[in-house]
Amino acid sequence: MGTLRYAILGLLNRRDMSGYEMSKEFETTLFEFWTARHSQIYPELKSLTKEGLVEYKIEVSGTVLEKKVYSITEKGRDLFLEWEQTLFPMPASPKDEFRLQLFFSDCIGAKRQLQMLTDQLSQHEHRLQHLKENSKKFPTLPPKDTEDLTDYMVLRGAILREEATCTWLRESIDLCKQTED
Amino acid sequence: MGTLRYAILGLLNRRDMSGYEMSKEFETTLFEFWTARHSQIYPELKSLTKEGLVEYKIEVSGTVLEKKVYSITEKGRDLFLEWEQTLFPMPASPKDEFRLQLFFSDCIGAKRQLQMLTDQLSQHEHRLQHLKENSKKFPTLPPKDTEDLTDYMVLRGAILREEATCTWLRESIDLCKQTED
DNA sequence: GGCTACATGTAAGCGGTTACATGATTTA
DNA sequence: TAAATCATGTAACCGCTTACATGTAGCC
Repeated sequence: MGTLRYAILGLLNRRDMSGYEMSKEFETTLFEFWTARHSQIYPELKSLTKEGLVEYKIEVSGTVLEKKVYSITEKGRDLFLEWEQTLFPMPASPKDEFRLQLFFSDCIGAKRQLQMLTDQLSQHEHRLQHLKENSKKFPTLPPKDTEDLTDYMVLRGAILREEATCTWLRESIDLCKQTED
Repeated sequence: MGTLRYAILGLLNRRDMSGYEMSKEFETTLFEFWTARHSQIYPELKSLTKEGLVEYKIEVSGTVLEKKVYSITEKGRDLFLEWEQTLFPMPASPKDEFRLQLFFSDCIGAKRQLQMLTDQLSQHEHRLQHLKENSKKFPTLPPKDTEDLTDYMVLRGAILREEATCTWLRESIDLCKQTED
């Protein structure tokens, strides 16, 4: 697939930045749908440079410390825009250790099942609360064709996903509590 | 993590089976939350055998063809039940190439955005329809502490997830259609 | 006889994580 | 002056996919 390169090109298409700044972006802005550590970013930047898709100039902070500030090239932008317009087949369901555990959990009894489910629920509720805090940054609907709008859309996606998970967990809790017939 | 071994132990805790049968289970029953190819399963079974967590006896179909029918050992069951009762931290959001693409899509214009969104929507709607077909196998709520109930719970999880995705995509489509102000 | 399903394995390579490694700059 | 942050890299390893490799059994 090689998606990481497009994530990097996408960031550089918005603004020039260093590898270090990119790693911060992956930890914060992109966290909901893509992540990458610096140990993956630096080698990728190296190969993108080699292919002429990005270039960099060195900036010196202080007296010695060198920073490589990357920018996207014409060729890089072309490749990025091509990817940006391709239609993808929907991905396979993500692996989920908790669902796997739940699937086999008939052998441990309803009481234990409830413990696991309530634990997961509280974690997802906290996550949802956090996402809703973030959405306060958008008091009004961002206008069409802006970065703000796409930011808002992916945030809404994360919120709806967490809400669905919480709904599912509560429903499952009720199912485990049902009285025998 | 090493989750694959627990998926295999979980299957063998339900019933004895061959590696080939397991790969079919991963393709069908477990598909919504875990998958594994035979190229991963056979080596794992080898190492589980070495560790004494599973064992096998050879069955002959026809005249020559040998089939290894695996069963879980006492030691394997102990390890499985321990895993089955551990509380997991909620997983990081799964990587999602489409959301990444959407996040950067302000540069391609609302028309193209709409094409991508409607394409994804139709795919997820089909998937949802398929899952709802499957749920017809449960005309009545399965009773507590049964395999049927856990089967039902993970199926409900898949359905609620797809419904949330469809809701999100429709909402995003509306956002892209908004008139300028 | 030919096709599909049954059945078991190995090897190369990719994407990703964790850990190793080094050093400068800023802030408390 | 000590700690946190900035800044860039490499190496070992793991989980997984794709492809290679081989052969049998059942069915039309």
